[in-house]
Amino acid sequence: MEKSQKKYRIGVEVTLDVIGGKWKSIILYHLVGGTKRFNELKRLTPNISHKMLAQQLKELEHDGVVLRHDYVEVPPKVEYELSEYGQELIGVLDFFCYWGEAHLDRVYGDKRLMLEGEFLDDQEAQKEAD
Amino acid sequence: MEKSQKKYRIGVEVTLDVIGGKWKSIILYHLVGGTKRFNELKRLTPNISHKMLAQQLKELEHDGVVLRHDYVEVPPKVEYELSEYGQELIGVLDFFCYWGEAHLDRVYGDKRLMLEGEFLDDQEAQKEAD
DNA sequence: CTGCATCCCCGATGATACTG
DNA sequence: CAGTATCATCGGGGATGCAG
Repeated sequence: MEKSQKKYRIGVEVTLDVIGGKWKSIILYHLVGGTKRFNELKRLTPNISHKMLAQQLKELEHDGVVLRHDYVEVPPKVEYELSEYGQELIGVLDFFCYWGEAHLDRVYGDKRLMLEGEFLDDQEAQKEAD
Repeated sequence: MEKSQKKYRIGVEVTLDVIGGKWKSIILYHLVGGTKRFNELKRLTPNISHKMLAQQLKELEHDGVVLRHDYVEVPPKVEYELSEYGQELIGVLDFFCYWGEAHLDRVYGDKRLMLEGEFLDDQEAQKEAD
């Protein structure tokens, strides 16, 4: 089924297709902070594969929420930013961030958020524990 | 990895775990309209399997955004509703609905939303087209 | 540096059947 | 009516390699 042919029953479904999934909201959230290059986004989003980042950005661009600027030069330089239209989502992304932190507080009593360095180490630790 | 042990880097990830995925936001959206019984939700969410609905509701309950009321009787009667805490999400769900419809307008020029009857038929038509 | 194709695996999901 | 368990499948997504 072509995505352009896909039908929906309620708007909620549509929005989920655009900003849902494992990575899109995280990518968009980083773009709220301003224009970013491909590898910059990759660094900001630990554990995302090169393939997935490229794929998700392509979909976000296709959906018009992200703009892609290709400085045609060697080595390649490409920048991504929120489109004017995509900026309508900033409010939601901020709310997600705020609500998510509050949720951890309510459920676990701590924020359970990690610094960059901790996180990478933690990934290893969790593999050990398997 | 136990979910209770999972670590996050930004609140956005947390919120996605709670209301993201293929079904949760849709289920929550229906609950905005008021308390619903299990089969009622199943009817409101075409194509969801019995198993998935049960599973997603269980997770939503565990995360504290949905309350489960079991009228201990035969035949069983169980109702679900948004918790006070879950009601903080109503604003976002409404925005999703609004933004999603607007998105279809902007991208395709029509709403591409279907009535209940149409939708079921359409599912068949799309299978044919494969 | 960025993008695309290929291979492959695992986990999410659906179908089905059974219980209270 | 609501919930659980089992099994089979399908596709998302990771790893890798190559191209511009």
